[in-house]
Amino acid sequence: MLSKAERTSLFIIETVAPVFNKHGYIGTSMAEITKATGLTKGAVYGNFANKEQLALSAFDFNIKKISEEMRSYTRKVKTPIEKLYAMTEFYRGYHDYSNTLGGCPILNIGVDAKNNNPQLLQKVQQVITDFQNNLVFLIQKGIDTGGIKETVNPKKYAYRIFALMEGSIFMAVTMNDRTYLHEMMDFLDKMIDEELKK
Amino acid sequence: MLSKAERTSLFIIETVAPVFNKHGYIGTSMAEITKATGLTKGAVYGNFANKEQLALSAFDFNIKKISEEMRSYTRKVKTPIEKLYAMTEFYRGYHDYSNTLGGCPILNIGVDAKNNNPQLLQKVQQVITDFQNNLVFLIQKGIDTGGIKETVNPKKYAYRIFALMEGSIFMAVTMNDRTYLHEMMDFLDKMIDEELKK
DNA sequence: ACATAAATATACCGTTTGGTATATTATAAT
DNA sequence: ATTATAATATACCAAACGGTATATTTATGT
Repeated sequence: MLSKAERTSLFIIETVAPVFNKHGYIGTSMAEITKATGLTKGAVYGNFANKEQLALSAFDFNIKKISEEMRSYTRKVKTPIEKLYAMTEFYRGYHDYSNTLGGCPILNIGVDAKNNNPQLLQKVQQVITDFQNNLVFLIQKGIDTGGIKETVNPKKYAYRIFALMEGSIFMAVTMNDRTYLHEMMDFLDKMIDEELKK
Repeated sequence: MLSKAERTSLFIIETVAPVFNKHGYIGTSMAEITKATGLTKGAVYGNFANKEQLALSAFDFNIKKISEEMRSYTRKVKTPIEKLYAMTEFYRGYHDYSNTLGGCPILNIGVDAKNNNPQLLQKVQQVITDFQNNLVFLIQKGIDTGGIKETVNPKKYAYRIFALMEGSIFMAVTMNDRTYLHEMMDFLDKMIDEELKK
């Protein structure tokens, strides 16, 4: 069972995670945090050392949540090719999901942190690296098990797929138009079908 | 000839344009602005109504500068297909250019403004719309003049090209690795060659 | 029920925020 | 050179900032 403090910490993180994602590190004030949680500074600072730790935890929380959401798609299927399709399927529905969160954490915090917060930036870079490595691993596995062409360069396609996804999320969110997301996922599916699948 | 005030206004905009691009609207303080320009608040507020007008002008300035830079590439060639290649060539060198500016203004300000500044967001959306319309027009012209396949859907490819560019810029900037930019431009060139060119 | 400790609320700190009123200086016309 | 005006500097404002010390409340073990 969670202690009181642990429950409060979790509650604070859950509550402020979308706030930090929407308004960025500097743009999120402690006043906003206390207002959103209904708690006082005493409670917040009793559970977190400072605003930065809160932002780092909030980012971790958002990433964990999305990862789990995506895994709920990919684990339903077996082969690497199917898992790639499952990912594009996940991103087709991402617009609504992203609306409650205020955009993609990787994109938002990446841009927000780049010239302002080294610690947060490092976290974003690590998440991107991990995600890409997973993609590389998945594609390589597809090659090894015979579902994906041997001529495919896993790293290049991992780069490509990820940049394409982030680009379409940015467009969909900024223009508030999910068409971008859907068309790019169609495009990605076509790419998987024509260039990756054996 | 420019008046004193006009020269000062321009100097302020030039100076703060990269600052706003790097630190965002809320993240850029008036203190930072006076420090960067070496001017006082009196001078700044004598030339701009408030911080918001300054941010809007700074964004306009950055976009204008990039547009001119890109046009210096595209105007060297004649046909739409050549102009598309010229664009990917421009973006190959974008990493260095972007470093002094602190990233792509469309991406940075788009993310920064999305949940925080409606006026700035509108400007970003307008710039994206304009750029996409130009792309649609260019592709359509290519179809009409016979350089591009009739089966190509101009709007879909304009979407695709733009999302791809922004995605790769985000990755290159965030990961501080121009490989993303180069490989994605190679990919775009291949797409132009195989899917657009007649 | 009571004592102890853990968790939260309150009141406050110095600093920084965007913005303004006014004083001073530089420019330009006569 | 003098004057009017435009442009910039200075000094200041109330509000908001992140953070802290301490008081108060709530939970927990006995």
